[in-house]
Formats: sequence, structure tokens, C-alpha cells
Amino acid sequence: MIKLYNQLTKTIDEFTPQDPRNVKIYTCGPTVYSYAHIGNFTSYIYWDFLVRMLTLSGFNVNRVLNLTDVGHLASDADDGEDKLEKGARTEGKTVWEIADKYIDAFLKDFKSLNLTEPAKIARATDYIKQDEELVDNLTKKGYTYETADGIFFDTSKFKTYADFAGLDLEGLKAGARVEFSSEKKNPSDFAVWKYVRPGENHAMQWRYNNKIGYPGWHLECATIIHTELGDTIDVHAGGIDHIPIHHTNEIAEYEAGYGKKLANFWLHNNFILIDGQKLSKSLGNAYTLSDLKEKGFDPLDYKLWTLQGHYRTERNFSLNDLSAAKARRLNWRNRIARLYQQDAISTVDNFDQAKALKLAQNNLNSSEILALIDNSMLSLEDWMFVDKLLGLDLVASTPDITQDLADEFYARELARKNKDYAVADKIRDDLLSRNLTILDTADGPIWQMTA
RNA sequence: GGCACUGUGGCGGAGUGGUUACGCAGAGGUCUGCAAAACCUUGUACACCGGUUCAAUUCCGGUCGGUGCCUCCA
Repeated sequence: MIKLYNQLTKTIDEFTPQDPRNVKIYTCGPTVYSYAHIGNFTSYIYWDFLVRMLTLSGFNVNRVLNLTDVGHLASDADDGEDKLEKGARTEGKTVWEIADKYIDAFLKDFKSLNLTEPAKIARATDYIKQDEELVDNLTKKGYTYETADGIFFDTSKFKTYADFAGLDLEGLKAGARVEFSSEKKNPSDFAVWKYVRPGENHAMQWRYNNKIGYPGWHLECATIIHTELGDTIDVHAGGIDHIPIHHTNEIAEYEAGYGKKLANFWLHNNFILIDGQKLSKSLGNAYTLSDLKEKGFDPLDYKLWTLQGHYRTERNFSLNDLSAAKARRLNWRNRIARLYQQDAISTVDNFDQAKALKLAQNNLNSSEILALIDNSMLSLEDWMFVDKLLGLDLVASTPDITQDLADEFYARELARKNKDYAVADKIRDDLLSRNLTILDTADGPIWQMTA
């Protein structure tokens, strides 16, 4: 039985897909205006674990990931410039070049984390026609109204608007930090289509409703889901920050426009802090995977660090703790290395694969799987199973030593037995430079990986 | 102001109404020519105050603290 926390019910519910064999999943992707930082990747790491768990549970997983390559408002909203436009200006490139550059970087990082490739990676700009059709549809059904800024969704017409996030619409009105456009009918109304305002420089633009404009942010997810996965998907996953705005609006657009429920399960990952503080570029703590590599970490060290915690918990990241994860991962790989050096007969195997999968099925309890691994003896076949479940690439990254190295290993042992320590130590140093540590245990020498 | 998440041993972090999480670091020991990230052993934690209970870190209420969202954001 698979159990997952569902934002729709705010409880942990039993998960069963509509089709007993196939699961339809949509996961929110990045806005490609700069390099993704490690916080961005927690989401993809946890959803990768979700996909792996479902696959090992016997389902065929049909997952779509979107890439938001259409710009939306930048953080310093007053300048009226969107992120992609800003990136293009500062880097002296076109918005399309910016999008391509960072999509490429994102996919490389994605691969370096050994994340399962989605069945479909969808670029928002490939769905403009569907966006327009959805706006048509919403307008036809009376959900929209027009202002000088664009076409807005009237949230008061969508009765269940506040339910998903548990929004207090009155409180929103009273305590809002930002002045709402006086043209909006309700504070929670949002643009489904934006017009390029006079004087605004927006290179990505399409003609719709006889005006130049571009789609509102939430639209792409609704149209990509409907186009690629059809009516009512099984799981929609994304960041916790999206609950009150993005996903709430996405549900409104999709369900009002298509007349179908969007998703049966909604999963949200919590954020990480870095050294107790929010990730931000100004604090200089928004590490990218490249930054971590420069500091001597493998992306998979970060993946293991992420899986040490639960996706719904706010995590605190530090380089010190990443070192702990790195050590753990190396220790695991050296346990595999030991398997190559042991007699099959002496190998005890008490790892319970079914139990590990069951822990994963229990609302993605990756942390307890790690503890199970630490408390069990695993065979090589078990480690391969762990790699399928967690995607840490442990076995492939820990090959048995070559004959060449084995020869040196035995040559050293011979020298050592002859008390020719100068030769033995020289060989040991040589092997160390080739990524092998020699340890003389009570049962004789063994080799280990140094990295 | 509104909504939500969260507070566990040196650090990170699961989980549970009464039994060891786990990792890293630390300590002691073993082995040992030396070295060693090897091997063995080792930690009586759960913000505070009440309540429920035979029993609470675990349930309930309150207090205090941390964080996020409400403008793009995993």
C-alpha cells in the first residue's frame, strides 16, 4: 500500500492511480533565467525518489516536467522587467538564447544527480496555441475580464478557489503588503494573459485578442498537463511555496477551463535553509552544483544529503553536513568494495528489499531506508536494488580493481611479508595516488576507494 | 496583518504513548613494522508551562522561538 501526504485533504492518504498500471505525474520545473541552485534541486531529487518508488512498485510512470522559458515578473517588481528579459539584458543575449543556455545547464545538472528522465520535458513556449485556447475557453465561460494590463481571472467566480491553500481571502485583502491594481475586482484575481504595456520591452510576445502580449505564468502548467497527460492526473508535485498562488491559480484555470479535476494527489516539498538562513544570491549562499563540485563534492553527495531528510521537513544545509553525507556515501561504496574481496560463503545477507520499498511507500521515508541500509548486510544484488530505489549510482561508481592494481596489491603484501617495508610503502603510496587506500586489517589487507 | 511549516543529543536528522533510529564528528579499546577514513565498544536527546493517561519526546491546550508564503521563486 502506498501512502502519500495529499495537500487536497491535508492528510496522508492511500494512493491508487486511476489506471491500475499507469501513473500520470506532473512536476513543476524551473524558470530558466539563471543557474539553478541546490535548493531548487531538492524538489527534483525527492520527485525522482517518488518516481523510483512507483516504478519499483510495479507502475509505469508517465511523468511530464515543464521548463518555464517565458519570463515573468522579476523580484524587484517595480522595474516591470521579467526575469528572462533581465537576464538577456545583463548578459547581452536574446531571451531565447538565455532560455537555451540555462535549459542546457539545468539538464546537465539533472543528469549529474542521476535523476530519472521524465517521459516528456515540455517548454512553455511550445504551448502558446493551447494557452490561447484555454483563455478563449475561460472567457467563453465567463471567468475572465479585461483590464489595461491584460485578461484577468475572476477568482470570485471559482467557488472553491480558497480551499486548496486554506486561504483567507478577506484577510488577504486586509493585510496585503502590496497595493493591488485598482482595476482588479478581487485581490486574488490574477492575469491569465498579459499585455505588453507601452514602453515595456518584452521580446517574447504573441498577438492575441488583437493586442501584443504573453501568457500569464500559471497558464503553461494547466495547458501542458492537459495537452500531454489529458484529464485528471494522478500526482502533481512541486515546491511548498507554490501552494497559495501558483497551484491555486493553476487549479482554477484548469478546472474552470476544462471542467475536470486537475489532480488527485498534490505533493509539496519543503525548502532548505543554508546555515540557518534563506537561500539568496545576496547572501552568497545560493550554491550551485558546480560550486559544490569546486569544493570537492560529488552531486550525488548532495543527493544523499537530501535523502537523509524527509521531503516535507524544512532542512538546514551546511557544508559541514554535506561532508557527513559525503563520508556516508564513500563508506557505502567501500562496503561494496569489500564485497569484491570477500568469500561468497562468508557473506551474510540480511537486507530486506521489500521492507526498504515499504518504507519508500510510506510517504517517501527515505531517511529510514538509509538507516536500514546502515543496519543490514547487503549483497551486490541488494546494492543494485538500492541504486534503483535511490539512484545514488553506488555500484557503477565502485568498480572492482583492475588486474594491474591487483598485481600491485599482492606485490605489496609479498614485500610486507618479507619485511621489505620500503618497497611495501612505496607501492602503498602509488596505489593511494590511484584512488586506492590499503588497510591492513586483522584479517589481512584490504583496499578501499579514497573518493 | 493573514495563511502555513517548524523547534529532537556537538552537527544533521527519522520515529514512537512504555524497548538502540541512523549518519558524521567525539571518546575508549583492538589489530598493527608504520600508517590508516579498518574492526569492536561507547551517547539515557526530544523548547517551556499546564492537561489527559498507570505511563508523553510522542495526544490536547497555552507560551516562547525559527522559517516560509502573501510580488517571481524548489
